[in-house]
Amino acid sequence: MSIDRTANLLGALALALTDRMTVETETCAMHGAAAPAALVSVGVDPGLSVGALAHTIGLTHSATVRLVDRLSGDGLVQRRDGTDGRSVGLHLTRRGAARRRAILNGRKAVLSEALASMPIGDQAALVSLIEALLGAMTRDRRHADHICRLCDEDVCPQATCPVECAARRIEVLSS
Amino acid sequence: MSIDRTANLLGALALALTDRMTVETETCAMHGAAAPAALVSVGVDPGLSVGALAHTIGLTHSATVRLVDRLSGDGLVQRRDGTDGRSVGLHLTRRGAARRRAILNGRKAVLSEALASMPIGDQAALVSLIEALLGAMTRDRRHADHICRLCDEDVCPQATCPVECAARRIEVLSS
DNA sequence: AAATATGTGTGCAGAATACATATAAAAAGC
DNA sequence: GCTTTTTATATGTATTCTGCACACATATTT
Repeated sequence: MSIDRTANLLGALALALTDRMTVETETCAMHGAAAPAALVSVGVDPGLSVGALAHTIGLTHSATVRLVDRLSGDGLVQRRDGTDGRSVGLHLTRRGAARRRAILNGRKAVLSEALASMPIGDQAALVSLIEALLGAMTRDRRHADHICRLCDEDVCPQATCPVECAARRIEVLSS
Repeated sequence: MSIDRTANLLGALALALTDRMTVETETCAMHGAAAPAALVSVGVDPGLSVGALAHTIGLTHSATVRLVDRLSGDGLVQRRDGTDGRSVGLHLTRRGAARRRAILNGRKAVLSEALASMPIGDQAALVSLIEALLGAMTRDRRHADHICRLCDEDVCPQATCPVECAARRIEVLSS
């Protein structure tokens, strides 16, 4: 019952789940580990700039430019005019949106499979515990966007997202 | 209370935790994402062969050879004679063992920090749920070794490890 | 109008990995 | 006992992805 063992098991679970999500999403999007996150994030927030995308997916600006080049070359993402004369607005093409859905569905399948054997009551208990952990982990808005870079907002609305709520709480406190 | 939202939150938590573990362990070991897992795994099972290591860390054989070259160049790992005339036995040097400890402690710190705000009673409940998930996810022995590639066996003994137990159960069933 | 800051794209280099292949040792077949 | 096949490791080559340093264009500030 030591906290060290709890921590270790939590780490093992996180690693095992992330492994399978990574395989699933990466093979679907091609072009590396950040590509699925880019497609998901642009889908959530169309018109996103390259710089903002770089922050949420956790890459350098230049690396993000190259990634957008590749995704654009595949006909998944389009560069349009942004809010500025200098900034670019990123948008998903029809194919990009379909690819995004495939990524999210693959991720959902992996996670649902892991949960499938768990009784409903336990799942409810698990949700509460996860919400507490996620809320406590969230540092600021940028971090929140980064954590949720692969989230499916259709099934997990912002209004009830523990990460989003924590980010808002922090924003209010620091203003 | 939908299972989809549960799955999504579980995925977000796994990703957020893995992000931080990765930063911690990767900066400590250098030489890429698989390096920390290699140091930890060789430490748990001294004399491990290159091929076996490749499986548990999830790299190609050739990539593992190159990784061992780098770790050996840093004076962290030694190639000695293996059980065979052809196979190599991998061992940690003194510095390698210290590095391994640092990796495990960094990982533990990240995970403990996430858990710190959670009441003890909730932590106990969480452990049970995690154990169930890990047990259900484990496919076979190889998969078990892969899942536990970053685990600290000092704080999470094999006898009670849900992944190890599941692997044993499966081995018995298929024999 | 000039200086600074912000946003994007490019030349170049490096790290890490995979694929195909080579070499050595053990095991199996005849 | 010798050949064939399998197992284990290592290397040559190429690719992919990423970061750093820099260049350019557009806003913003002074």
